[in-house]
Amino acid sequence: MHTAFASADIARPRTGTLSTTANAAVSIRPVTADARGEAAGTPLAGQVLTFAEGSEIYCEGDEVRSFYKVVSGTVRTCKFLSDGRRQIDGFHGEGEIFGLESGSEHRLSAEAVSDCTVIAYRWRGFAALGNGDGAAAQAVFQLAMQCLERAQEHSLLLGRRSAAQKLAAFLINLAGRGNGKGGSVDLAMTRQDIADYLGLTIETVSRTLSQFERDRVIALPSARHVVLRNRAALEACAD
Amino acid sequence: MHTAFASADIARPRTGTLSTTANAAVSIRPVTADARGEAAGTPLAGQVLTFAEGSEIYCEGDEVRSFYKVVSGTVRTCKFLSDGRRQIDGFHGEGEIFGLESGSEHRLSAEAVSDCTVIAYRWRGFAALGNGDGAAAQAVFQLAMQCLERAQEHSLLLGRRSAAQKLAAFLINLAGRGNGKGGSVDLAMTRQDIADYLGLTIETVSRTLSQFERDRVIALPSARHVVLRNRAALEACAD
DNA sequence: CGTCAAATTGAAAGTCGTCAATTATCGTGG
DNA sequence: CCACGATAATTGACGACTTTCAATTTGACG
Repeated sequence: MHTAFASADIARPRTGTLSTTANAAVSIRPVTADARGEAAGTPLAGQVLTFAEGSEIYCEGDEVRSFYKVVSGTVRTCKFLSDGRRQIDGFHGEGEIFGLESGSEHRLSAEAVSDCTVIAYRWRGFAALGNGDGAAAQAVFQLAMQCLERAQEHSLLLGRRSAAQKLAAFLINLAGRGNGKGGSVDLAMTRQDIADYLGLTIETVSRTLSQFERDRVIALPSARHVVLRNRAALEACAD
Repeated sequence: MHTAFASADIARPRTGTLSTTANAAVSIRPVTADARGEAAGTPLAGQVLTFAEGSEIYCEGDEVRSFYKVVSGTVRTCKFLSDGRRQIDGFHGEGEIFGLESGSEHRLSAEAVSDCTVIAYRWRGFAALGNGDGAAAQAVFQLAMQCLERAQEHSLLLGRRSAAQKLAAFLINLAGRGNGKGGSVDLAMTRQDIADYLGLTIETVSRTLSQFERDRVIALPSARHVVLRNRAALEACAD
């Protein structure tokens, strides 16, 4: 039906370089510096962890012990298919949360796209929040709904869009997330990551970016650095 | 980049045949008959509404007043693109909820795929749940997480799968949702709906189903009635 | 029985995936 | 400091799958 390709050669790094830096039972506000006005600082105990590029934060099927907030770096959450391919569910940058589940097992894996620092918030399900704590409950609900919105946006992106539209939307999205200071975007992830996120192949990603460059819509001073040269055109393309 | 097609001719029925049947401030348990062990009956006031096939339940951008649970029939939630195409986010059958939002505006539209009955639960945001009501908060959280799971599954489906895989997964999913009593599935939706859900065209949907029939994987006694003749093969195809 | 929308089928075109080769980039070691 | 090797990225050629355009068939309803 389709041949195995792509991530077949992407060894899943089960060797997580995990270093417990601190057991900071602090209000998280001072740490996160709030990238985009998330829910108000959730008064939950957090533990700061660092992960090396490519290492695994948790694995699909692992017991849920925490959910996480990115302090620095980028995390990907993804699922591996039986044929070795993978679908990246999302990239999570500074201030964003991932790994929030209602069940007892993680349904996705999480890996460090770059060296990164995260805060793990102890999480034993919504019920264990402490019954009196309405503020925390509300904050967690907001986080969950944020995840839902992003998942729905992602579906939209994957469903009815050409490669060019997907890439354009992807770049604009990154640029809009603080990654785009001054009209340029630093890609923390590889072409393979982008392809697995957008449901494309690395070749198509590469070709499409090259085409954008020929069309003077972007510039690629290096593979991981994109300059948005004509943002209006990108937005028109992304629709 | 791509031509407008598909739903260009799908008039958006803004004429909702809305009949307020009752203002039942009841625990919902007796009504829902719980299709699949949802969250325990949420003790929220619900209002029973009925909608005619094709009518609009709410529209993208509408103020959020409620979220909904399907009593009977099927609802689709979808988004309309600027070129007239649409992406269907999901189909919602008996016992399933839709329209739960954290913001003040609906981000998707909801329409009746078939004549249907729903319960509308007053919803003014999580904060308005009534601070003491931990049980309701938890139930709503569970519902939100259910929506998240389905959205992620949908992304997976749209991302890296062929038309045949998408259709197979779609049929199996329907069959697994109680629609599949006795190895057959009744499709409440048109081919266009299916196409807009799976990110395909009606022609591809039709061709793929025909191919399944030629392969004796399914039978199509009528366009809207699918008999799963070889479920194992379907599952193998869906992966 | 006629009309209209939905669904199916065919043929041609286009996009994207696949396979393969080349180039660029970066870290390591001489 | 440069050479080397490995991984990432780019590019080309070809083919497959899906879309597009068009015509036909089926089915529902008055």
